[in-house]
Amino acid sequence: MEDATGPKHDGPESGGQIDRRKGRMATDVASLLRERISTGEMPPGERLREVQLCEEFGVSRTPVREAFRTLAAEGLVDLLPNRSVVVSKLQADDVRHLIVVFAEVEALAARLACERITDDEIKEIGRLLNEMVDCHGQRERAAYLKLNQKIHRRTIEISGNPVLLAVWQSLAPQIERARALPNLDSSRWTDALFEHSKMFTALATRDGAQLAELTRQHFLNALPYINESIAESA
Amino acid sequence: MEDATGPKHDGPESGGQIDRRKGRMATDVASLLRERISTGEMPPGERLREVQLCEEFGVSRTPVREAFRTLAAEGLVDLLPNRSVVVSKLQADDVRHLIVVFAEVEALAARLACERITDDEIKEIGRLLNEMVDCHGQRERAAYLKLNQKIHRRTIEISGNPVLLAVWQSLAPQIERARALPNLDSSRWTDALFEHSKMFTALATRDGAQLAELTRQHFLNALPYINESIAESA
DNA sequence: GGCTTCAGTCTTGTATGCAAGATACCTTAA
DNA sequence: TTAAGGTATCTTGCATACAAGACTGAAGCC
Repeated sequence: MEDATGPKHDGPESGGQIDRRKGRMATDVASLLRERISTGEMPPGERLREVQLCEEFGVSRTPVREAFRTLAAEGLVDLLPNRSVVVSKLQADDVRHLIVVFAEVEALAARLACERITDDEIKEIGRLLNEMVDCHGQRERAAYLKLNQKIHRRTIEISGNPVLLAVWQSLAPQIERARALPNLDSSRWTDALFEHSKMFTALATRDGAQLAELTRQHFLNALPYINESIAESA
Repeated sequence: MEDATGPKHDGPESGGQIDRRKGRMATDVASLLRERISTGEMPPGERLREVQLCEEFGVSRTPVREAFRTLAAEGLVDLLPNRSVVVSKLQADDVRHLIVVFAEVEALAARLACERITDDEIKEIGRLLNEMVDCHGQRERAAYLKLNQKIHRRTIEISGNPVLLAVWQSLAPQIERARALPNLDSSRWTDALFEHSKMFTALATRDGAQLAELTRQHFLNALPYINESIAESA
């Protein structure tokens, strides 16, 4: 569209951070698309046309198509046979269902992490939490969210269960998508931070049952905000 | 290898139930491979060579490669860049981790299902359970396992949470793979059946908390048998 | 004997051709 | 004006050609 004289591929275009080494292109394309979908840059319902993405990334259709399969298995896009691939819809119900499951996944991770966490790791999480508090003070929401995700990811990693990590990784992008909805997170920002504080106390004292319950509630508390948020985005 | 004069494709070979309509081949190939991996017909570590599968299924490499991506996202195979795709290993630790997560997923489903199950659905599950008891009496293990999975699947469906269903579907093939290990299930057969009886009682009385706990234990009880079973298969 | 090197072969990764299904648009008739 | 139908165009799905990385094995060297 931007250039009708389509050069097939002449190197990475502006913004196309594709590693053109053999064997990584499909994976890289999947990562880039995953990122765009997670952040909401590609909103639910958007059609993904193969050739358009090919030209943008400077690759052929094959790696793009393979990336689609990966994303489809992750639930980020729907493959409509013989029709376009579209970013999967994020209905209010879906998000609610997602959060219920995610809360349980995180609760399990929290419980397991309490059994295994080292003193050093407790310090590490503590540092991250402090940074997060600072971000809140300076209203740096993007940085806050990055730290927030990092804390949760580290907790899963510390739990030492690779299956749990895999499940978490498959759901996390969807949660990020939901977070990109207006006001879902921001109206809960301060409360969420206090909850994190309490959670850290439970973690530092290795109180698994308590941490699991706090974690579960941390996510379930977001539920009431969902309807409002989805409605606004529509 | 078996036939150097490679005919590209001349219709579905013996056992190749590929629907050759446009738009379904990759999906069908994925289903067939998933089945083979789940049943243990393709054991962990087996290398999947593209051309070999192409010839067997009578399709080109493209749909096979796309199926690989799907299976990789499901964790059934590992994509080794520039090397073969291999059926992912099923280590003792992996199975243990898998069961811990699966138990929680099923427990959540059980709790949610209790809130929503109708009287008719209770009758339906009851019928399935009775059939299962009959299978046990006649030592028909394969039929028993099919019914067993059906009961669990119906429970997830009744829970009414599509995200939970998606997670369950991504883990279930791995559980089936573990079940294919020698003696993992058979030595627990009778006990497992009694546990199912108790679980049904909780379900029929819609006692969510009780059913969740029974379900969790039902899976965790298998843990002690894992080591032994994995050792035997190695 | 064991290790390294290098050529040949094998297997995978990417690009592209071609056909089938889907979409859009234009014509035509009521 | 609207609805129906048909055609042109677009987009996807599959097959296949070609290239790059990985493997194999034999020869040469220590």
